[in-house]
Amino acid sequence: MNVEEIIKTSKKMPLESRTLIHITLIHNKIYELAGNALKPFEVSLQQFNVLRILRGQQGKPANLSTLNERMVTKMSNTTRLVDKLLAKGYVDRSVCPSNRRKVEIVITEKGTEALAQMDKVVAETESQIVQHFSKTELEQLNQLLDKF
Amino acid sequence: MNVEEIIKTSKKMPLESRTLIHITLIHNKIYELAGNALKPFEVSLQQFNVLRILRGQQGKPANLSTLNERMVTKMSNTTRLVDKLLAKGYVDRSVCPSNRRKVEIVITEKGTEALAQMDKVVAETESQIVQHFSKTELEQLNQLLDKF
DNA sequence: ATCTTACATTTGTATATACAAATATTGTTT
DNA sequence: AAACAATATTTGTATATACAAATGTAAGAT
Repeated sequence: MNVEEIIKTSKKMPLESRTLIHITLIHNKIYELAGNALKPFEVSLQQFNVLRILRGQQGKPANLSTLNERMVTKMSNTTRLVDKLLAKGYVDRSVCPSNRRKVEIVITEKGTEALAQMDKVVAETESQIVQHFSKTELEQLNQLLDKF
Repeated sequence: MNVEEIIKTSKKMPLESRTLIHITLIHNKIYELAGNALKPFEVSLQQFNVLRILRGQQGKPANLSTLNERMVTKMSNTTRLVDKLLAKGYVDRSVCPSNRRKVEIVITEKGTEALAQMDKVVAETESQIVQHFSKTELEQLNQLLDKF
């Protein structure tokens, strides 16, 4: 990925700015490719993320604040995101009996099956995105990213 | 930045996934901090970006497709983005005389002055974001990011 | 000159997101 | 127990973004 070519600039930019623009461009690429991969399932990357969190619960229900806490990109409206998953039959939602303020969200059988399919296409996309990296380079990269 | 802590997971994830989640988290951080820095000027990061492109034109007007081509995050609606800048008096827009399909957008005096102020706060934010990196590390990081 | 195609931008509309206020429930204080 | 504060979620509303269709203009073909 050639930053200067993508944003069509010939100017030499400060290393700090270049780094941050670089990150943004890569993020856009991830978002676009993963989004396309998920399109057949009619879920957004965020919704996919929530489904994975729910699976990680291993049957134990999650409430909205737990979901929000674990989401990669926190959004202000987890209620409506869950609404979408509910409409597709990928999750169930019920009021928590021990604390009626809370809701309990679990992934359904249908959701689990769909998620298994999604995992495949997303994993393929991920491999494709990092295809030019060796394992060592990926480790190096992760160490550097940890500094942010 | 500790990925696992942020998304509250104890599971060991594949290095590819971790890398991409990492990039997303950093992007969110950049977006949030830069957005906050720009809030007093009432412009979004995208609008700031367009102003910088216009300044880079050095008086030469830019049309919408040029702007879109050079934007870090391409968006489907550059017209309405320019509308916002126009409303703030940061840019002027006119029909291109030689080709009436095109529009000519230039940054105004007011826009130039505001942009100079924005540059300051954004540069500060950028430095803050990369504060834990040495110059060598930033160079290393950029080389690795180029592989995407 | 008219027709067709391509180009550049704008507009309409549906969906997504952000932020604040409202609602419902629980726990705590007096 | 009544009043108040804290918690968890939902709803309202404004703004942002994505995508497709519409508009206006220019260039080339018949």
